[in-house]
Amino acid sequence: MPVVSEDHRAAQRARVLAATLEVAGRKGLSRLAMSDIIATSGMSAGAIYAYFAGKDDVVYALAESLIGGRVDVLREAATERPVPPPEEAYRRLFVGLPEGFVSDGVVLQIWAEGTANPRIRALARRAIEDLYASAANYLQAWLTHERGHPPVEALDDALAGLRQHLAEATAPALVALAQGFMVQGGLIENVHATRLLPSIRAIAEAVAASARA
Amino acid sequence: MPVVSEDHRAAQRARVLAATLEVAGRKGLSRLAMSDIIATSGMSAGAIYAYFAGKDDVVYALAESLIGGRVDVLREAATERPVPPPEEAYRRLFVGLPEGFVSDGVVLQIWAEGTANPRIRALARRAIEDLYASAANYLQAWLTHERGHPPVEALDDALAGLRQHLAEATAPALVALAQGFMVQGGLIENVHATRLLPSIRAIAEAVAASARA
DNA sequence: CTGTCAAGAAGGAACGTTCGTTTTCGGTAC
DNA sequence: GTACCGAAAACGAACGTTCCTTCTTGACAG
Repeated sequence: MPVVSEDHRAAQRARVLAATLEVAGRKGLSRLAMSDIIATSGMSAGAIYAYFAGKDDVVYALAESLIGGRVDVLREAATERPVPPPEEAYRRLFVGLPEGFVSDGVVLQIWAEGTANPRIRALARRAIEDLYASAANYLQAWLTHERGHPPVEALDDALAGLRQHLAEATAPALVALAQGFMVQGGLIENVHATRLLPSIRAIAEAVAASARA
Repeated sequence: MPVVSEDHRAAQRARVLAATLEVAGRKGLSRLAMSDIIATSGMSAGAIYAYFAGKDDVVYALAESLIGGRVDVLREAATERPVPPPEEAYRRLFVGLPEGFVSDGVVLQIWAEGTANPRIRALARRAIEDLYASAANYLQAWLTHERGHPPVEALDDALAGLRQHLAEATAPALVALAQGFMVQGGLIENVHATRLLPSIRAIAEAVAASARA
């Protein structure tokens, strides 16, 4: 039967989403019109409605494709030995990102959409909480393997618990730095994530110091 | 002639803006309709168009009233002796804010609008750069008066220059933390700025340490 | 009576979506 | 090889709704 059809469907959906991203970056999500997507994708209205239930569905799919997905970067960093330093882990969050990901501000616009759109809000919520967890996970690994003063680990459960607690308490700040960078990057030209790296390191070192105390 | 008229005009504009804020928090800026503003404000279409050029003008005025304005908090903190510690200064940024300012995410939505709307973008840009400057100004004051190891100041211009350079380099991170907090607060319930305070302190202390070195 | 302001119906453009029609293309009969 | 068929896909004009804005009408103060 339709052997190509499944690939075809995915390809067509991707085509629509690429066009939507392009328009959203140029005109903004609030002024995004179906006619823009139709014109930019080169597809017809009918064709698009064959692959998406409607405009909301397109926007939701775009949000899904853009939000999250960077969690694995931190998870992977946590498993490396030696554990890469915080500024390196943070740097990796932003390398390999598509052109215009930050500066077009589409993710920023999706966050904003999430404040009033329950479906997208749930999506963003989950993404942020995943980021919390993976940032805490990374930070705990770094504390344990690179800043663990008692070199014997895994014996002292209380110490591990303390590290976990500290890491979890600090994760929102690390995530906030990344989000704030995206806010600034979406509104000001020539904002570079590297300006934030010393602060990332500072936060991590302070946590390490209080873990030792 | 118009003795009341000037006050009246300001009051009517404020009434429209209050209604706009209320609707934007509930439905989102992208779904904000003129009919909502009309219904919520209790004014008629004709009345509103007497005080605003159009919907864009209303949104711009709302953005103007919400964005910025917190800069003086940091400027004032920089003039106090002793200079309040960073976490205190940061805390002040968020106390006294109107109910729902963060959790409704209206400011987040305005930032998003700014990515594609040149007028609002310029507004947001200016606000962020003001925040940079006032954060750097505060941080420099704190470094000088609370963390200045050579107690004689004002003599060593090179040291003052170094402090200024460090403060300016760090300001975007401090601002990013505040912005990231607003992103999280707009999307997740029960996010408190207090969770970020230790990180604020950590960043400031690290800067102080490198100023000493 | 005159000037100011508000009301709210109506205009008119823009938008999302639907649906009847056309095109494309792989398989099948001749 | 050619002609035909049927299903899947795409097209794009048209529809009904929503929305911003304008304009006529009426009320009230000076």
